[in-house]
Amino acid sequence: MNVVNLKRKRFLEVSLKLIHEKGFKGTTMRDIATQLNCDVANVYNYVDSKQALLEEKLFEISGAFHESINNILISSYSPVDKLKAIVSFHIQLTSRRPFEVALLVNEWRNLKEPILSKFLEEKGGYEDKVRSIIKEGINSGVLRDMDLEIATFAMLSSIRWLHDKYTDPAKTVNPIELEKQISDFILEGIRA
Amino acid sequence: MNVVNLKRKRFLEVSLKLIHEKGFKGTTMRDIATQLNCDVANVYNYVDSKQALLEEKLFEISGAFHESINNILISSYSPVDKLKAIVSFHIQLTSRRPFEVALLVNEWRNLKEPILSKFLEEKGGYEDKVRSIIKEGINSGVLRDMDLEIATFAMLSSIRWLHDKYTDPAKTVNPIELEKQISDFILEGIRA
DNA sequence: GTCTATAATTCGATAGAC
DNA sequence: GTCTATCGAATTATAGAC
Repeated sequence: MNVVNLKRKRFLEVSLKLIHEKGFKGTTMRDIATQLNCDVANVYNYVDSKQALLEEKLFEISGAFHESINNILISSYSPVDKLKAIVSFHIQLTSRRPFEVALLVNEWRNLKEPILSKFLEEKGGYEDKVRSIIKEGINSGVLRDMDLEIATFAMLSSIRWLHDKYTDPAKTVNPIELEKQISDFILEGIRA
Repeated sequence: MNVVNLKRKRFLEVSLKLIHEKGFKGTTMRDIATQLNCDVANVYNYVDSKQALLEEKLFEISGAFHESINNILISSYSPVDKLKAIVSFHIQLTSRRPFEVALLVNEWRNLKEPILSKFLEEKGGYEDKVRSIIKEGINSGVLRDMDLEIATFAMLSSIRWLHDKYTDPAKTVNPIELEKQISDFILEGIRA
């Protein structure tokens, strides 16, 4: 990797960390420049605009989630194993790219039309895919006959906040152990 | 209620709805004025500053959560019934004041020091109380012997996003049914 | 790539007349 | 309470010299 890309990589790291701390609107190009020890104008060497930065990183990490769930959907896994696999790659992506996942969860509201609509459509599509797996499980009897909508909602909520465990170095958890604990929570609950 | 308070009530409704849609930083005093069909200057009849609005509503709804969980803590309920009661009042507060709950979940990052630290301390205290109930349940054997930290985290995640179901009129769910579904999810999971 | 300087806009908040 | 007018500060982004 050449010097230019190393500098851009550092720019992205600093930007994502600042956005996580102060929010997208609360992070100024000056904040980023200060962290990079350079002037505001230099930031535009790495990105066309603040909005372009948001769109680039957000759809990049979003694409990684979609790619993973698509591979699971076309697999021959059982519904339960599909759900386990979803938990697994959520934790993997989140542990490896916590600040990008945090961006995806926290900052999509800052997208502007028509890109916002495009994102919401993709987001809905992702939820539809999870719903279809749970529906399959309920229909075949391996999952309880609970409200499909709430089951999907609860399942996704249980894994949507994992980035909190990885954006803070003090909280870091072993991904393998976390995967087992979260899968057990979703499948078996907490009652003994 | 006199005319002044009716107008302030409408101001608060409009403000909270706009903040939910566009975020705190993304909502301008001019946006609020436009929705109220008045000028920017009039907005300051109802609140001293934008920051004061955030602090007032955020600590108000936060206080409601703390009051509820404190009542549960000192009750003679079993650990499982305490957790059920937590789910219950989360859903009640969320269904009755969805935009205030959304503010609490989404916008606390916009608080400024030293108030931010005060909030984070209270937030940590709330999580500690939930953790203590789960610990009691694990120790007495009524809950599975899972990682205490992850159990607390997963439990809270499962109820933290309920406001999504009530800020959108199209999604509204029967609170009583939702309460049973969420409690079952947390206690028993989704496996048949 | 880096800097200085600045354009163009937007925002929170206030003053003061009615 | 409502309005007009405006201040002062902050922000994104660009122009142009080095």
